[in-house]
Order: sequence, then C-alpha cells, then structure tokens
Amino acid sequence: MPTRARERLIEAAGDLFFAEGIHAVGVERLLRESGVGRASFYRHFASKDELVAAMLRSYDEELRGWLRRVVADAGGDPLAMFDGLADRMAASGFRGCASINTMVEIADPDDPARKVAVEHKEAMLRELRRLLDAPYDADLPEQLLLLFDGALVSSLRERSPAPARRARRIAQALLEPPMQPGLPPTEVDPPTP
Amino acid sequence: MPTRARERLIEAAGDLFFAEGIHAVGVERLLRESGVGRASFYRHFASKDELVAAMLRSYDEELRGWLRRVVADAGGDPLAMFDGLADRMAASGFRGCASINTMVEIADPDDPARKVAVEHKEAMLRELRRLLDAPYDADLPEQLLLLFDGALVSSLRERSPAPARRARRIAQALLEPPMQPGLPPTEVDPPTP
DNA sequence: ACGAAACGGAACCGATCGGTACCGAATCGA
DNA sequence: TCGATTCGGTACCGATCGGTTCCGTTTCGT
Repeated sequence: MPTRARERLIEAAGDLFFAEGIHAVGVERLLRESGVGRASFYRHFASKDELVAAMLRSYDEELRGWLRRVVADAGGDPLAMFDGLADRMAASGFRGCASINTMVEIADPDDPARKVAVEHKEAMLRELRRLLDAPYDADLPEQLLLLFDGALVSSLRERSPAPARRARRIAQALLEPPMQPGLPPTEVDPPTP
Repeated sequence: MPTRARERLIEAAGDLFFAEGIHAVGVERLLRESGVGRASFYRHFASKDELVAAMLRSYDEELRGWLRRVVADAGGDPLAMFDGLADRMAASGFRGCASINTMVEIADPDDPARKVAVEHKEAMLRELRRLLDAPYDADLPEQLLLLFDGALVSSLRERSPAPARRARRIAQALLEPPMQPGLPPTEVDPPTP
C-alpha cells in the first residue's frame, strides 16, 4: 500500500526536521525538497504532525536495528553502543536525537508525534534489557540510556564525539566489578582546541 | 537603565518559551501574557531572538546561583546537585533545561540566542570545576555535567524525578574510591506505576 | 508643576504558516 | 489496451508569523 511518494516524504522529513527542527521547516519546503505534490502529501498524511510521527517510527526502527547490530558486531559488549555513537556523532549533519528533539519541540503530551518519540526511548530500553541478558544490576539499562541521552545532548553543544567516549568511560565503571585496585586510570580526551 | 517592561518580558519569556517552546510561542502571545505593548517590546529588544537570548542570560544566572547554593547547603557535597535537581523536576511545569531546549530548537550555530545557550553550559562547567577544588579526576566535571544533562532529558520523557536519583547514583560510583567491597548496593527506584 | 521619557493599544505590513480543492499527466494492473 | 489509481502543479483559503509606525496616556525626575 505504501507508494514511492510516501517514502520520499518520510526520508525528506527525516533529513529536514532533524537538521533544522520541526517547527522551522514548513510543508512548502518539504514538498520542494522531496519533489512531492501538495495534494499527494495530504493524501498520505492527515497532517504535518502525522508525517513527523511516521518519520519517528522509521527513525525508531533504524536506531534499534543499529543498536542490535553494533553490539552484536562487538561480540555482545554493550559498551560498543558508545563506540558506535561516537561514529554517528562524527558524521556531518549530526544533530542529536530525533526523538529527544521532538520531545523538546512538542510540549503537548497528547500529541501523536510526541507519543511516538516517547515510545522510541521505551523501545530502546527494552532493547537494552534484551542485550544485557547476563545477570546485571536491575537499574543498569536505565543507567545506560541516561548516559546515551546525556552524550547525545552534550555532543549537540560540543559538536564532537568526545561525549560518547566520556559516556563509555562512565559506563565501563558501572559494568566492571569494582574490586581491581591499581589499574591505570582510563585515558582522558585532550581538550578540543 | 532596565525598565519594568523589560523585566516583565524576560519573565514571561522564561515561562512561555520553557513551557511550550520558542517557536510555538508567538510575539502576540508574549505581549498578552506580559501586558506589554507591542511598541515597547521592540524598544527593548531588536527581535524576538534577542529576547530569547536575554531570557537565557537570566536563566544562566539563576541556575548557576542555584547550583552554588544547593552544593554549599550540603556542606560542599557535589552530589547534592542531583538532589536539588530532583526537587526541580518534581515542580509542576518542569520541562527540562532552557539551554538544551534552545540548542535543539535553534539549529543555526551563529544564532545569538543559541550562542548564549552554549555559553550557559560552559559556565556550568566552570562552576563545577570551582566546586570540585579537591583533587579529582580531570574529566570529572564534564562527567557530572553529562549526567546532569542526561537526567534532564530523561525526565522530560519520564515526567518524574527518578532520573535525577539515577544520575546521582552513577555520580556516586564515580566519586567514591572503588575499593570498598561488600557495601550493600544502593536502593533502586521502584518502577513508577 | 512641568517636560521628558517610558508606556499600552491598535492599525497595518509582507511573508509564511498548515490545509483544501481541482486540474491534467503519468503510471500501472488486468 | 483501457480504466483506475497515483501522481506533480497550482491557485487559493483564513490564520498567524515577526516587525514597523503612529498616537494618546501614564509615570517620573526635578
């Protein structure tokens, strides 16, 4: 049932809303960038807000797949999520997290798009719980997600992957049993000049 | 030189932009809520964006004072910042951090308001470095700020002070020397029903 | 008491907002 | 090949956007 126009719209929405913000990008711009006619837009989506919701569902799927993949590629080491995050931050045009940005831009808790944004973070939490099937502190998944979000926001300001490495170091301290004195402290990022 | 109208505008801007978002609140609304005339507005601020910048400068001052106070009241314990944060989150109308929200809503790095938002976080970092005058890991202030930001964003979604307590627990693990086995694990928040 | 400065209200501006209605062309399944 | 569906383009809608201008009143220092 999905057509080409619908996919193009969702892709353009992902690019534009992420890069410039939801309220900052009008429908006009969306149509020009995607090459979709105005009528076609409203044939596929009841409103701009529903396009945001659809874009977020696509983002959710992409990011959860990414998380599974990056951790699996590291042999199941959950710390790999922060290494992958550093790569994402280094990519040009990086601007944090589409879900966080939406929750900031849309205050109304009943807004459909905002609900999808909230659900994304909850799905990420479930994904983390699944990844950590070994015995672990009951609060660890929430802690990792807090570090993940903290790194995302910090990198929004610093414009560098350093926060991901910082979050990784903190997570490492949470994961390793705290009874190995004498280990040399982890290297610290040099100040970015 | 500051007049009454200017102060009222900054206060209304703090309330409205924080509660509903910068782009979501028009100048019209600002004027109605503050009782300031349209002409008076543009006599004090060259643009809406400059009001946002002024509001953020006021926010910066308020939050840095708050940070100093809450830590001093706890006898200098930096962990108190997370206790204070939990209180802030419990307040009605809490919606994260004005600086983070601005950085999300305004993508242009050269925008004056965004610059003020970035400077706020750097000022918070300096404040943290001042607070931690005892010998500490060189990266600790950045780590504490990452936890602070992570908690702020997480609470935006969870709508509860739990993330502040979670961040506090992580910070505690970073602060205390890691050679005291056998201590009972810190209590974990029950799931919010 | 008086002049200057700051004020609130309203009319007005072009631009853009999200959304609707109708068009003719392209596409596609049977 | 033909009919149905999907498409892109455009004109149009009322509302609101940020911003300018003028006017009459209130406030305040002296």
